[in-house]
Amino acid sequence: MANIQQVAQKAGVSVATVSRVLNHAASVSPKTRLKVENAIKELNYEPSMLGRNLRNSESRLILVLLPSVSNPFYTDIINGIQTTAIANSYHILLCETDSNPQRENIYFNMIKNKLADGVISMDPTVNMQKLNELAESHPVILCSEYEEGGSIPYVTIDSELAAYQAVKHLITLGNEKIALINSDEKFLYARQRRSGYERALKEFNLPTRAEWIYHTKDLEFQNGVQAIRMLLELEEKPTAIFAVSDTLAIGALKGINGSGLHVPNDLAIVGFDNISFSNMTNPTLTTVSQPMYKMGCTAANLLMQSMKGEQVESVVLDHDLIIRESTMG
Amino acid sequence: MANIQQVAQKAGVSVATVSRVLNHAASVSPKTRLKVENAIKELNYEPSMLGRNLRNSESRLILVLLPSVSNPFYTDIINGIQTTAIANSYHILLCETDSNPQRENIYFNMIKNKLADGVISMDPTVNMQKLNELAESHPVILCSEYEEGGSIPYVTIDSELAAYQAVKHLITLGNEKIALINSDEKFLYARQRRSGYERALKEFNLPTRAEWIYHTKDLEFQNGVQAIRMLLELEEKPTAIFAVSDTLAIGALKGINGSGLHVPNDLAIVGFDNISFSNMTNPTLTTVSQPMYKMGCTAANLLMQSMKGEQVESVVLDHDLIIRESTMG
DNA sequence: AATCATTTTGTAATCGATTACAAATTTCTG
DNA sequence: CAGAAATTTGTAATCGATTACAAAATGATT
Repeated sequence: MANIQQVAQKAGVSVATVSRVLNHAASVSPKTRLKVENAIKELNYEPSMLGRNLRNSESRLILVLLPSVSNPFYTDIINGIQTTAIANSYHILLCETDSNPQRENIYFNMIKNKLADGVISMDPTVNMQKLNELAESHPVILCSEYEEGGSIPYVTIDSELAAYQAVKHLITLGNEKIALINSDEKFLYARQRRSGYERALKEFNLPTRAEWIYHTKDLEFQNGVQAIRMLLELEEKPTAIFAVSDTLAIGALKGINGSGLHVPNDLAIVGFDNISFSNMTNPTLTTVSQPMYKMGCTAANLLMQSMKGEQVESVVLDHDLIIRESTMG
Repeated sequence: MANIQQVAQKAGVSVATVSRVLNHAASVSPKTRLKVENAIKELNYEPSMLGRNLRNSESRLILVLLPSVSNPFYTDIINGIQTTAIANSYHILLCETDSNPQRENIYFNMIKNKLADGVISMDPTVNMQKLNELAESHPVILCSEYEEGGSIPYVTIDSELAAYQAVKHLITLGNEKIALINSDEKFLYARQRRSGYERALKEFNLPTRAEWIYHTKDLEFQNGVQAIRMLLELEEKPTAIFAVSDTLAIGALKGINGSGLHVPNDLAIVGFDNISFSNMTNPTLTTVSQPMYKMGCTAANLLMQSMKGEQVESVVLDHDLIIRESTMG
């Protein structure tokens, strides 16, 4: 592969002139520009990013931290980030942390090593202390999960409100005994969704029972199956379920189908996230839709701003309640 | 962020010595090594990958081409690639082509630009001509989809055999009217799976009917729903379905459930790929499991070899038929 | 034609590492 | 302890681009 020197030689100009042509600088006469362009074509030259990156001390790579690519929750966010990044001639590096601090370190080092210019973190288990440290000297944006009162800009939705509306939807369908399948409340969104759940119940003077709130360890399908098993063994069984994630809801659905009960006649279910599979289950799942794609675009745009050195403000986006078969009795 | 010069100065040695310490070269006395290590710690120094990469003319980045990250089919392969890459101190760049030639070009250019050292392509719609051109001067490995008789090394399974076994399974359950939901036969795997399907039918002297072979445009859930709708309108309805992908099978399942028929009593279904969701459906789905994770590892290992300049041989891995509720009448 | 302003081009330093080769230091040997 | 051998360290070139500044070429004005 030819380098800039060889192009310059072939075109009979200096490397500076070639570089000017490459970067569309104004001050090149049409005549020499043509000579250079011909030389580039003849030699089949492609500028090396390695040289360029070193000189510009940027890699035009951004890191996207997430616990696992297998989680369908992230796919559309990633698409949004990706599209925005490419439009700004950046590339994204998907970084699976597996909630493993060692992996996380590898990625943080890539930033310090100048192998990447900025980070978008979607990992709720990320080491916030380290991330904050990193954010002091490098552009960092949080997406979806964030730190209340923290200094890192974020993009998210109003989880409390979304949960409130989801539960209210169940209430207006006539349900009075509504259970919550929540994840670990060490996560901010879990606390917010619980709070929305309780606000709706209080507003309608419905009972809140501790045994109707089930906390799962993870957000996996199996955790949902487990949760519904416990809830169905209660003396006072709920007639509706609000699960804080679709995978949990789909697990619950599977559990209910297995126990001979019918959704939504015996039990209504609302999930959260509107993952693509929520539309493929039987019955299809009512769920809260986050504007995933837009979240991704927004996060990427904030990061671009931050990398330009501009000040950025956090963004809260709108959500939607998608009503499907699992609540249409 | 400090650079190697500053470290050298602080330690009172030359940059060459610092570099030697960084790269664990043998010929550094313990005394100076200590001095350098202290200086590194004091200055909180991290070597810049940009400088290192330029000098070594490598980026230690590998490209993974795939049509879409949203497809659960790829997640475990990606995991395998990722793990192997990290173990060899490479990073992977997930490249969504969206089957869009322009996007593809961007990624091919990254290789030419030295922004990445090699490619693993899992994109069945990839421009094979361009990929072959690229492969002449850069390391390329195909994963899952491949070119018969081509010169690019690949990792895959024996699709024909897997299809044969899946259909044989349906036959031994007593089914005589077996439909195939295939994707576009421009794809090699589609032709191979059809061939396996036909081999099984022939072996048991069962009828093959053109109307029992349905070709979908894409591998999406909706295509499966559409397919089963057509098949159920036939005069001579099949009693079993073999779908060449789980998403199609799950679409078919949803369609059957919706029509009031029962799986597996009225219709048995076998899918292909064992995506995680195939275990969450109701009923759970019998499917052919490809060793996804291992495929990823193998592909990455082949690429590592190829990047070292070694000759590499293609690999065919074993598959499994996972029997679940959708064929357990 | 001489002078000055403007545009175009070239020279050389620079980004931050690695490494061949030379130089300096230490260790070994008789 | 002199000199050879082995080890450690330093000097300077190098990877491939960008860009400040200087120099050259062109054009405008009188």
